[in-house]
Amino acid sequence: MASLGDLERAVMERLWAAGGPVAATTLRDELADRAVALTTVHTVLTRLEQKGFVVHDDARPRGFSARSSRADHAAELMHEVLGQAGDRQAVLARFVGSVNADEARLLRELLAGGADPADADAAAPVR
Amino acid sequence: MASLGDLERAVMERLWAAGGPVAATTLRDELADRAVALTTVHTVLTRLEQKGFVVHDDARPRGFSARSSRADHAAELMHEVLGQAGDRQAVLARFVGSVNADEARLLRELLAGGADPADADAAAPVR
DNA sequence: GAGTTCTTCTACGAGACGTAGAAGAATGTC
DNA sequence: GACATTCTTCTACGTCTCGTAGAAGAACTC
Repeated sequence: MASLGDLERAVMERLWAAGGPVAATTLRDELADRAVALTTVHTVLTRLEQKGFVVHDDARPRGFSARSSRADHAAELMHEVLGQAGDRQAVLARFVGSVNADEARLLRELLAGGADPADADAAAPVR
Repeated sequence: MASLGDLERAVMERLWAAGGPVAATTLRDELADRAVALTTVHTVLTRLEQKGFVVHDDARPRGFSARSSRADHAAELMHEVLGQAGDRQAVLARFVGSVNADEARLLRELLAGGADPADADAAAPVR
């Protein structure tokens, strides 16, 4: 479902990098390498908003911000893939079968600690 | 990157379900609900082949088959998402933080057993 | 209130994807 | 071997998404 275009992704990247609301002009400046017009940025922001990835406040130079963090977004995407994939267990097996050693260790730690699903949020602190 | 259209996905689904090579006519019949022409199926298969998801043999009614299993494909996608996501650890934390209890248990088992990365390939053989 | 800045509306071109006809190639059949 | 049937390839078109942005209207600044 939620696949982003190049520019859309670039914009999301900036929004994720900036913790808070960002003005369209700022985004345009940060995307100087692509030399996009301000209206282009607005169009993209509007589309991202329609897709549910972005929200904006009512301040006068509108402040646009990402709806969820980059990590949350990625984790959500991973769950989506997992969900669409029929045999979830088989997918998980393949998945952990090909993570690197460091990540395997991290996963073990994460799973060892708060194994209770209720701890899910607590187990995923942003750093 | 690898996002599939509706029909493309439907075709892949059949190819994954059938273990081995499938003829285009068979696929068309299996997709009877969509009432697609045989040439449409061929076009889609050709595109899927260009994308690297499908291969065909040289038998006369060509046999088309998925390049990797459904589970492998999904696991690959998950890795792709993880890779594009900046802070891999944060993503993994979010991810395991929101799997259900059964899956958490499964993951623990998988990680406890052959945690050696050297086993990764053995654990995820393609085909 | 006049100029500047921001926002919204509208539009267009490229590429992906669903769709399939037409024509050529291979196979089967008598 | 000639004809009918089936399969494959080539080509094309409509729609939707996405990058792109002009024009016009709204708001803000002095």
